Amino acid sequence: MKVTEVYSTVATHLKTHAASPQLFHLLADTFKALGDPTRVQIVWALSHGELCVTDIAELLAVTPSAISHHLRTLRNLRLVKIRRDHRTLFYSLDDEHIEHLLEEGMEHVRDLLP
Amino acid sequence: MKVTEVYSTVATHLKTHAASPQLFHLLADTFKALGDPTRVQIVWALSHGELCVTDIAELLAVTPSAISHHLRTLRNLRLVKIRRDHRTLFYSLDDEHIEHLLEEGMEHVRDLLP
DNA sequence: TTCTCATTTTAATACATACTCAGATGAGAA
DNA sequence: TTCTCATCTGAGTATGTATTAAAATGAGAA
Repeated sequence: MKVTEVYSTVATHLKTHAASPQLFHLLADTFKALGDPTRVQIVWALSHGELCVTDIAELLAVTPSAISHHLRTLRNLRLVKIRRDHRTLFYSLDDEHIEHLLEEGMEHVRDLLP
Repeated sequence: MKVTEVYSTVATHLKTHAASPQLFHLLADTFKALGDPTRVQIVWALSHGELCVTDIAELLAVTPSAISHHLRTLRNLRLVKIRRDHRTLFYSLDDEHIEHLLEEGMEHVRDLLP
């Protein structure tokens, strides 16, 4: 039997389904979506305002096709949303949590650099 | 030439190296480290306090070897730190940014579930 | 209608990664 | 010293993923 308080606390949370596997899986997918250099730059660019696919592709020097692929995974996780104007689609961040995630991550990373 | 204010703002930030490629790469690696169901559960477990490898393995029903591999990637990105007590190594979160990241991610994910 | 163009999709390839297993450390106990 | 045990490491495998290229939508212009 394990005795530490932390162990039993975590064990209880896991057994009472307060922290379900689906939640962790979805959470991991969300972080994984931000865990790519191109995608995190897309999100960072969109934190300045809405942009269309070709503009993002031009800014990040990546083909529009690749950007479209990345935007789909971001959209599937509700990290970005779309606004249509004539033929072009303008992407923007879906809610304020995304910006906070980016800022918090940036603060952690800045402490790592020389 | 692009004309939107957002486009030129992002372009300027990119050209002035205010947002360097290395920073984005490190940021992506940090999110990628959290972008795995097992690892994000490790971090979540450690948010309740320090734990040793075998306890984490037992709690998450994963082999100690797999946990050790994951802990190394978390350690390489300074997400967790170690305290030694006799023969056992106690892992804990490295700084408060990690907990904030987890909470912010949790809030976003909770809005997605039914 | 046809043409244009922004965006999406599909398939293919190359690369990354999570896990397992077996063995190796390495520190303390006997 | 040897033994035990927590942890780590290295190789192998199987799966996942980012990118590209070419073709396909699809909405508005002509």
